[in-house]
Amino acid sequence: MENDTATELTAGEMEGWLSYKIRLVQILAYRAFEERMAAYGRTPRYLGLLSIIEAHPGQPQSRLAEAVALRRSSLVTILDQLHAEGMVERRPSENDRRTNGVWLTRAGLLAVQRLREEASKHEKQLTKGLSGEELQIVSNALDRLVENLSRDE
Amino acid sequence: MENDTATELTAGEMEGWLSYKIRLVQILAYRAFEERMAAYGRTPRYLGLLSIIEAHPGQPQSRLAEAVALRRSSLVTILDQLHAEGMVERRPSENDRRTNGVWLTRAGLLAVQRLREEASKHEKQLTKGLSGEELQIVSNALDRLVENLSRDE
DNA sequence: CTTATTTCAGGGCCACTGATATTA
DNA sequence: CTAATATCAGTGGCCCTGAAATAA
Repeated sequence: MENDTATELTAGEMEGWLSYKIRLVQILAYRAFEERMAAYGRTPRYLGLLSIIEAHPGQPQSRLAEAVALRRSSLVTILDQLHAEGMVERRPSENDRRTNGVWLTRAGLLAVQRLREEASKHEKQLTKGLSGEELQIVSNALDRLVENLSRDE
Repeated sequence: MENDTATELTAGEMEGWLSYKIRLVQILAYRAFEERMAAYGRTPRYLGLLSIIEAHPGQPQSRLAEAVALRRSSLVTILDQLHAEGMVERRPSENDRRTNGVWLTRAGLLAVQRLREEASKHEKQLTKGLSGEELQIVSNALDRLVENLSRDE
């Protein structure tokens, strides 16, 4: 407490927690990423989704929704946007006429490659100054955290 | 690609990136936290803010907004909510009649302590299985990431 | 007069729920 | 008839911008 004038306001013991730091990094990283991507419109937000479509073309919307942990209904709007920007195509499936397969257009493919390139620079900037060994430990630890969060309900 | 039936849909090389993993952990951790906190209403979201107020009572809204990286105008609504829930008080400052000092009520103090207790369990579950040494390395690395994100514009 | 603090009105984005049409 | 897929209308949360009122 003391005299807080011109002091940074801190949150006490919590600041040492991993959950706190991870959230902080995520917020800062997201902002830096958005800034770097400002020229690319609203697409960068969906780099993850676009990469999934690139790696698994023709999947139905329901599976894509599952892959990005969104409701099917939420994905509709997103795909509408990506379609309006010419990134993505829906083609009705032949075997099951309820479903649309989703594909990247040529423009979508180029976009996702360019985005990933830029994101890779972001990644390099982010991890600057960490040794390969440190990176490995952090990476494994993060995997462990994901496990901890997934397994016990 | 191959036959994707019953396969998990993945995002390719990006999945090895720290930026990707951190985002994933953050999303999962936030959900787990929300679930754990379901009984506590909408307050847990503001545990960080409440902790800051606890550690630095009587600060004006503008400094609190800065501390949580929000616009002053955004903090108004949040404090309105916290006030409606009886967690927080605004008292006009004596030296500067434009500003409100913000303080925890007795209920707010109890709430933030209870919340932090619960969040601490969340932290323990999250970091389960990591050695003290690993924790230290990860913690330092995350600090480094924050630096990398803050320093170069 | 200029600057700082808070408040308020309005808007945008995002994902949700729940209902509907279509097809399996 | 029941279940699954995609869509649509409506809602709520969250934060923003820009303007107003008050005070330094």
